[in-house]
Amino acid sequence: MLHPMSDRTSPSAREGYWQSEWEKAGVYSIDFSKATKPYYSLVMFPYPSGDRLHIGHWYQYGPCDSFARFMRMQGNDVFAPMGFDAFGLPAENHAIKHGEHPDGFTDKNVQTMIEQLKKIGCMYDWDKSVNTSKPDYYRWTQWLFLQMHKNGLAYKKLGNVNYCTSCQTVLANEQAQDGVCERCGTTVIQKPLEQWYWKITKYAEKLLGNLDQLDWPEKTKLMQTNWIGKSEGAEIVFEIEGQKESVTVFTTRPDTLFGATYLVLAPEHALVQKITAPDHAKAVEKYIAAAAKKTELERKELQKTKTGEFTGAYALHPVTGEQVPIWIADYVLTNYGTGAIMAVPAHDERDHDFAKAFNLPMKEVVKGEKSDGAFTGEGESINSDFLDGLNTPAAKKKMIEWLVKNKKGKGVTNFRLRDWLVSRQRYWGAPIPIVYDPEGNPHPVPDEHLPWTLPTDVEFKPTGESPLRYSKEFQARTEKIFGKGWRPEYDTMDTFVCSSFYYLRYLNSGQWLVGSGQSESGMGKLTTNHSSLTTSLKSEKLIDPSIERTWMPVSMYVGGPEHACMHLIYARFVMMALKDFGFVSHEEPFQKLVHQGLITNQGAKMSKSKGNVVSPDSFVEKFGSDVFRMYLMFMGPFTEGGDWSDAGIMGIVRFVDRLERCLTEKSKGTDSPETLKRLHKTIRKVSTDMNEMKFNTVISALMELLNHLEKEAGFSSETAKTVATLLSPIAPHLAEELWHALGEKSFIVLQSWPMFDEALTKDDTVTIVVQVNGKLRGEMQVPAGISKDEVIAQAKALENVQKFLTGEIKKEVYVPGKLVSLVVK
RNA sequence: GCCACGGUGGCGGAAUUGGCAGACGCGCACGACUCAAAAUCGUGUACCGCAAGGUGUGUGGGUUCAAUUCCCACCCGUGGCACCA
Repeated sequence: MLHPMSDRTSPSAREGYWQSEWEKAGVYSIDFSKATKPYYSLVMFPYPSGDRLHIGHWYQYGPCDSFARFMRMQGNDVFAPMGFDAFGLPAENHAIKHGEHPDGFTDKNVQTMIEQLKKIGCMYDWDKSVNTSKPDYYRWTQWLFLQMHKNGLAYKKLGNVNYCTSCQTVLANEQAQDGVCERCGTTVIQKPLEQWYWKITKYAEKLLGNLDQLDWPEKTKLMQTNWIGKSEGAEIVFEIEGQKESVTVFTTRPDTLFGATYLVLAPEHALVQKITAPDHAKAVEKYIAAAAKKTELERKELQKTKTGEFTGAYALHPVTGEQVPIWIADYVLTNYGTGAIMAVPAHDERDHDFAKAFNLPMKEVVKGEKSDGAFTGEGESINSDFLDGLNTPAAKKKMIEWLVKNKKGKGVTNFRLRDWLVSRQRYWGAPIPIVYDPEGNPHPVPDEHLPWTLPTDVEFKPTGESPLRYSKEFQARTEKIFGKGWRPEYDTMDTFVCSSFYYLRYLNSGQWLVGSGQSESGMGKLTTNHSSLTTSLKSEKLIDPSIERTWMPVSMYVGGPEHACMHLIYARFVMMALKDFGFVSHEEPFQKLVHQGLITNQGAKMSKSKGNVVSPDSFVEKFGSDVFRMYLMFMGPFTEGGDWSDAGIMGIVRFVDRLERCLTEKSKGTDSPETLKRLHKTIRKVSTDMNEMKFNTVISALMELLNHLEKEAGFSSETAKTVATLLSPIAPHLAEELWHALGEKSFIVLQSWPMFDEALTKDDTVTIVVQVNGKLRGEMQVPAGISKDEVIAQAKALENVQKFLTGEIKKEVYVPGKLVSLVVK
């Protein structure tokens, strides 16, 4: 009941009151083992930046919470956690600038963020939070690395990597799209470095194949499909004339082999040096040097004009034995297929352009129409010896059979997906649990030494090397455990590794924080001492298998679409790997995925650097979090976002005031039949729309009901309570207030969702509109079960309809309950 | 260039097995209350027309008794991909 001393005059004071009441009663804590209908509602966890929460946070968390509350009221055991993706560059950049250690800085930010998050009033179970920068979390990040290593999925390789000169670190392919750093926009350069990779390519087929079973936006699935980039074709071996070497090319069109008039190797291809004729060496070298100097971006900008150089060498056509000149050109990529192609200028646009530029011969081998350029479609094979007359699929098949039989090639599948580069030359991340013996061979750090803690005696200067290289403690620790001359791996892991499995760590009993000197209120009072960990922590598992079986996969996952080819693909890969290692029972982590829309400011993305970020604080202070949340939901469809404007917020303020007045003042009467009908129709509408996350129409349906109730003399308190219950997911504090004002003593947030009575939603009369020749001419009320003949007779009798029935009636259409359409000559 | 999605009043948006276009809200106008203003309440509000009526969901065609909804062509916007052989 009401606390007499509590100040509930302002919306924020009132909301604070209910938040503390809910917390005291522990209404949001969940016991994993007791749940009978588990529903895992997850929202992508934030980076704790230290700034105030922005509209984007509210837009994401508010509606998700409303949905979770709805699922809970429908009888599900809903688990809705919140945590922090706390490793990453901003904290380290802050350290570089201000000398403040990232750990303390991050803790402070997490603390303020929790306070702000609590003001939204979400049903987060704070006892089960995670913070990826804490040793009791990142020991699992490291454990995962060791599992990958043990199972042959982690390997070290020297290679050209994407390197950002501003962030002074390497980037994964996914983070270096368009040739610029995903984080800072600096042009990415290629740099040869020894780095750790995870073999995500091993799961390419499964990552692709499983997409069918997922309830994800089609667009996102398509983006992943393209990113994985499966293509089926053949590898074909070309002998090189006068040499022992041969070149293997990859093609998706083995059926066009007879049209191959030259070969092209990537400038970086290993064979180039060996095969180049002496009189071409100088030009070839010059071309290679020029190509190496081009950045990704330049290569893409110049893609219209083809460049290349003849090596002076010739290959032999595998079937005809004819001479085929070998060129190099940067339109052939070194890291796709075999880094070499057979050029079929008559049937490939790029080869066509190249052949035209360098005056190379073309040979048509597929019948098809194309006046200018190449015919790239499928068709009947011609000029192709044993393939003549076959259609493309049959010709491909026959050619592959021929290649296999003659040992000149085979059918292969290629993927665009690259292995995941997980090394980062940064401090603020999980240290890679690897040590090197005096000979430089890598060895995994045994499990019992996890967490392999991040040393604190470091300087924060961007040097292009990990700051861990200069930690005396780190070196001493390694030598103490492993022996003289051993050294630790200095790199840390990509933060996407941390977020690839966090949904599993939330599902721990809640006991895991106890005993590590950490707090009862979740992340609130976490220790900043990285080496203080009790041994009790070391015996537990990543996740309890029975909890994983019942609670995974995540039922509803909400986050931005920008993660389509990063987090959302890494997490899937990690889950698949963990299943193969035997730690989890499911292959896919997220059964259903929804992307919230983006809130812009005057059409532009809000960002700190542009200085156009709108803060929710003043609105929340003035009108309360419920009003702000509802306003965001009322703006339009959740998945579409929209441009920010505060112009309409008074509409929600008025709605809330009117509703409160109406329910408290008029609920001492009885329900009219019309009220009952509208109430039950509203329950139905709100239920379906909540289920589809159509929050904007949920609110308008409640507004319509209110408009009706205000016109009535009175209604029952039962009806008032039902309305409050319908409101509860989208305005939990206000609904709680109303519930208690209506005399209830329990919590509305724990109530069941109202059922509607189908019989009560039926209308006994319906409005029928009458059209003559497709134009609206009249309307009438008729009993619901009326027959076709009767309706049409009545329709014809309408005065305004008669006026237009000037000729012979050619057609009469009746759509039951909707309209009559008459056609006259 | 390719792929996907979208284009509805002054504004945000509703409506899809084809069946009253513009729900709900903002804004605006007028009215009530007030000395006055704000707040609140009431009425109206797609466009043209005094009206009857006509027009109208990016543009142009088509199918249909009936099209925002289906088909064809195009224009514009947003997102993604972009030498992947």
